[in-house]
Amino acid sequence: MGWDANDVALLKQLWADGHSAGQIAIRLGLSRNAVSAKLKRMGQRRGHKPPTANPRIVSVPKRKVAPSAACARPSDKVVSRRKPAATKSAPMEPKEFTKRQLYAMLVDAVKNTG
DNA sequence: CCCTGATTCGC
DNA sequence: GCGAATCAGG
Repeated sequence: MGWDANDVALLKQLWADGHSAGQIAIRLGLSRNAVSAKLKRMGQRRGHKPPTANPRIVSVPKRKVAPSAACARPSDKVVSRRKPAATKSAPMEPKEFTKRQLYAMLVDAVKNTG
């Protein structure tokens, strides 16, 4: 999984555009974890939780703790959450086309790459 | 229950 | 550096 220029561009664009890590992740075909991790590596983040909220668990480097069976969390890698509603031939631009411009260069980058 | 993002760990 | 696992909150 190599993060290409368009990948990063799309990621940054969508992220800055206000999209969520999950949406971008699904759009790129990754998990939101990868997106969030990548964003963190970039230095980009949308402060949702302060880094000094809590010191996590101590005295145990193993993140795979063994909680109660009732609190077990199976891996759910389902990638089919929000489905984009199919729009008609009618244009939908209630706002300016600033988004369009950004998206245009994005799709252009994708086209060039693809 | 679903979702969100942030951080840590193994490769 | 990447991705997954995990935690923490709304």
